Amino acid sequence: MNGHQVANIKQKKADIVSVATAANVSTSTVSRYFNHPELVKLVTRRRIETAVRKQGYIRNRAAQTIHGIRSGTIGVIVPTLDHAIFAEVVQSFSDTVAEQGFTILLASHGYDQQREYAILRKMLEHRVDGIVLTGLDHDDAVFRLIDSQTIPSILMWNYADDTRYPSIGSDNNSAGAMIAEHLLSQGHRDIACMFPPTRGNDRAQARFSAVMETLTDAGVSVPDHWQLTTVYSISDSKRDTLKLLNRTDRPTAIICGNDILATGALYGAAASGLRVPDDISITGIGDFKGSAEIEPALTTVRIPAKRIGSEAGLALSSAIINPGSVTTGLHCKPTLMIRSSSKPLNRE
Amino acid sequence: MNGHQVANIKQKKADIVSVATAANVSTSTVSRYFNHPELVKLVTRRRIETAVRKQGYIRNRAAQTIHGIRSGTIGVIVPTLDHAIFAEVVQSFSDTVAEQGFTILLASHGYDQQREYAILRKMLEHRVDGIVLTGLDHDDAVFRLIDSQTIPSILMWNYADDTRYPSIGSDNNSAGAMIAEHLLSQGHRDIACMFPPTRGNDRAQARFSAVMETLTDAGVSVPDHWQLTTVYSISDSKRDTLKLLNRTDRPTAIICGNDILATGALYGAAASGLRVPDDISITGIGDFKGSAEIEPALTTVRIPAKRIGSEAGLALSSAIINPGSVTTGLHCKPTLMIRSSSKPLNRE
DNA sequence: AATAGTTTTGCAAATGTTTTCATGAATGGA
DNA sequence: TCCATTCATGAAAACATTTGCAAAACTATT
Repeated sequence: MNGHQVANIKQKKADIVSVATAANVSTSTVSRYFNHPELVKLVTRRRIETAVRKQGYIRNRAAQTIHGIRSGTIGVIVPTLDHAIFAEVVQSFSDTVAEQGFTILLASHGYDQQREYAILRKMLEHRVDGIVLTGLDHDDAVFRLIDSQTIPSILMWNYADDTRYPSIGSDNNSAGAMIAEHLLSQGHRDIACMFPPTRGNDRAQARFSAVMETLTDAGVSVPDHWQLTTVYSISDSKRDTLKLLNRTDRPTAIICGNDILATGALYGAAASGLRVPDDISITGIGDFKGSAEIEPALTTVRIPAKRIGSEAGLALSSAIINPGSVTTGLHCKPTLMIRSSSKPLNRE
Repeated sequence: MNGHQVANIKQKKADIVSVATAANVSTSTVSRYFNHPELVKLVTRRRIETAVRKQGYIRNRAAQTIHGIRSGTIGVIVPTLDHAIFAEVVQSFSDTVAEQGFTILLASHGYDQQREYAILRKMLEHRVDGIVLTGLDHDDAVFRLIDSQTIPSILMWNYADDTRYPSIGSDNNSAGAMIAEHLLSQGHRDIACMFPPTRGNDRAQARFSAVMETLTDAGVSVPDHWQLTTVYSISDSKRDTLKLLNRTDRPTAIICGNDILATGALYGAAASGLRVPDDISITGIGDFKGSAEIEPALTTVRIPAKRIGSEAGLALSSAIINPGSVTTGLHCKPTLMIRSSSKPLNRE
């Protein structure tokens, strides 16, 4: 009867104690086996290894973490993963830090600053070793909360040199200015702008204001009805473009706040029977996958997402591993990609 | 001098003890304040609240976790985030489980089964409360490792009813069969196929074999030089399509393994001067963002990524919260989206 | 005012590890 | 063979919490 009972007993979860018992050593030795194997005699190592394998023991990082040992996690907070470009930057960040043994704790706030704060708190409860925020603008409470901790933190995606934490990314002002200058240099004066809502989106905000400023400085003004606010979506942008192009007064160029909008604009132009770039020039910002292959290939400003992600990963993981070191920001410069969707204006 | 020293002392990190001291209660009471506030008297609650705020105390989930309390994390392993479609499914999964208080621990293995195993181990070290794998096929060691734990696990993205863990997703066999049948029903017999490498990718594998089987059953055979293996990339697919279409023998339709390949194929056709669908029909699988808006709008099979992500999130979080319950798989059916990139063959 | 019941709190043990220090076991040199 | 090293291991304290149990502090009832 007792035997029966024993057989029924749920094999208790393996822990360091059960492994130690099985291997006939103390828990200290098992701990050392994992953390400083060179301090453990070979034959003992073998015994422990066997016990570990037999029991299927998996170390408990939570128990390590309460000793002040790093959790091995990095909190990454993005607005959304639904935009391919953020997914790309997260991917390369994740790959980079994974090489250093970190795993990422990922969450998105959907452009809601309240949620960002709540997510950050939760990540701190998990004792992440570092924090990555997307963009430069955040609720002051977010900054204060991070300040109150001792973990390194960086701002990824945008760059500016006067930021609260080191920023690694591209300067969206230059990106906006570049594309505006490009069209101006091609002789365009009748220019429409299509940008996503700028609220809670400092990237879009910076791009938009840089474009407008560049145009204004050149004496070009954009009438209100040529300033479109369109959510990040090919279909919305296609629709709005169609509406814009069906008016009697047509711009000779459309500056789009990102490549998704530009893609929709390209489709809209095609649908309304206009030829790009002969009848109208269209530009994007971002240089997303596919922008070089679309017909016509899109003129845009390349924001090097992969590079940003890996630089940020490198910077943050070394800040974690080497707490004394100073982490500095890094400007991953945007570059103008002139392709076939824009061309000099033919004055007749 | 003493005052000076005190001012210099690094304010020690707040923990439950320091909060308890400041609030003049025991640590038990502080713990209860967080976990069972209704058991704590109102005025005591107030005192604790003040102390917590003043010290900026943040609970340590690691310390909770070693008491067998859930970690509040779910491990999500995907092949890559670089494909918009995985990013989308992760996004909606994450949103769904976030509502239940879970945060996701995310990692990608880049279609490498060894890496998947290593990632899984790491996630178990973090004591995730549940595991999500992408696709049906995994190394047996992966399954055995999960089996040895007591946490729930699901397979996301694909569906089949004979899987080792509940699967939530679409049946890629039907998806492949659907699109092949569609083209057959339109009279196409000269059909080329362009698929990504199927190694380590059960989705692509299932789609491809279903397509081939459907065609063969209908008496249509695809010559070798019309079977293209092309990596997931618009530019590669555009290039390969161009090459294919420059031959003297041209198919009347191309079945692409996913919408990215199909997009590239569309561009390739445009670049080679062919009109879609008049000269050639092109189809995708996936119905990615933008596939409905591209010119011509892509005929494809819709795999409901958002729905898959949220159903999986729902299923897994309830399996975690309610450990007794049985989790069943769910087939999120693919649907044929007939748009403008395919049309019945004109026999002349 | 005494009693019984209820609510609130604290003590102490427990969780799964790491780490410091101390001890015992080998090893090498004389 | 003995002593001084060096190497390998263990005991126990520490980490930041939770929780079962018991004591204390209230309330309500008589």
